[in-house]
Amino acid sequence: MDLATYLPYLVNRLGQRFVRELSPALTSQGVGVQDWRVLIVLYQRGEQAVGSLSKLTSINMSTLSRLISRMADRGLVERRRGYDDARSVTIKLTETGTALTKKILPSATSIEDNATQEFTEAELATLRQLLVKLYSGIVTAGDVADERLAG
Amino acid sequence: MDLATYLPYLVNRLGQRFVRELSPALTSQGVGVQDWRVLIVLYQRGEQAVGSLSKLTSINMSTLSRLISRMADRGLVERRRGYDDARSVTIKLTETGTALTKKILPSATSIEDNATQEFTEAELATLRQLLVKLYSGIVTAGDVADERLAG
DNA sequence: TAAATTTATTTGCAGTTACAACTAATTACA
DNA sequence: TGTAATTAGTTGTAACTGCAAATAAATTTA
Repeated sequence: MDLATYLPYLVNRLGQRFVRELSPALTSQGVGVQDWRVLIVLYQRGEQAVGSLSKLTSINMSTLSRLISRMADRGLVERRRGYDDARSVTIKLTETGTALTKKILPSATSIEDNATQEFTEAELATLRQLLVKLYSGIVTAGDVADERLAG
Repeated sequence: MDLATYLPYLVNRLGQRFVRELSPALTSQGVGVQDWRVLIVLYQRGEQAVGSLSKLTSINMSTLSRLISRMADRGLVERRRGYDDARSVTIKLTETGTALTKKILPSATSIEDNATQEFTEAELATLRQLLVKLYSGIVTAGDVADERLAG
């Protein structure tokens, strides 16, 4: 095994780089990386139960639960008990949360744009496709089903 | 911007998946993910100054400093003051640390192998190449120089 | 060459995180 | 129907994390 070709290494160091690149823009808005993950997922996918949000953001449920409390205190999201199944709790962006997400979005976009300046469209498409394929190669049977539902 | 094609999202969720896959093997050896990163980097690249180790592992210096203390207490690594430059501290695997790394290595390898079962050699090579290219696309000028030195 | 600056690492502290245990609601089943 | 098992989320707790300030060594500068 060689670090230089070990995929978990290559992937995780890249992920960290992205995080560090975006951090200043987030910090200036008083937002952490995890908050941002919640914001962008809710913004793109609409309201979600906590469990589904946990899968979509890769944030641990207990961590997420407290994260949501902090975000709700700041008025960025709203908690609502699921009305068809009262065990679940639906999380939804408030207007404030939506506005904040829109404000941060350009920074997030520009990071990807800057990083991929040297990439052709074909390379980008290939990379994305392989990342998705690899991700689903690791997903266990149960998770796959869950994600189809969360769609 | 669409989550399904947003590279930081695709990359980070994949990284998280890898981490979660490996965690059980690490936990069974009383090792955390960050410890593992330190172990594997030292194992593959040999002894490193704390700063260089921080870059290679993507672990924050202050976090790393304490991480090293814990690992040193457990006898996995050794701290030595740099003899050419006494500001730096060189970290080195002990025999115990090397043995532990070797013990975990097969689990780490098998995760990559399992995840890439559906991949052709060409796809793997492409993916690795693009990940490296993207990583260096984000690296700032200073970091590049540092990594050349460390590499 | 002593003081100021820069570089490398460590610690104070306040906040975040994850595991496991807990509460609450739903479903299974006897 | 009432009790056990399952599912969804939250909280207790102990450990980990990162920023900023502190320490320590080397280098620059006056």
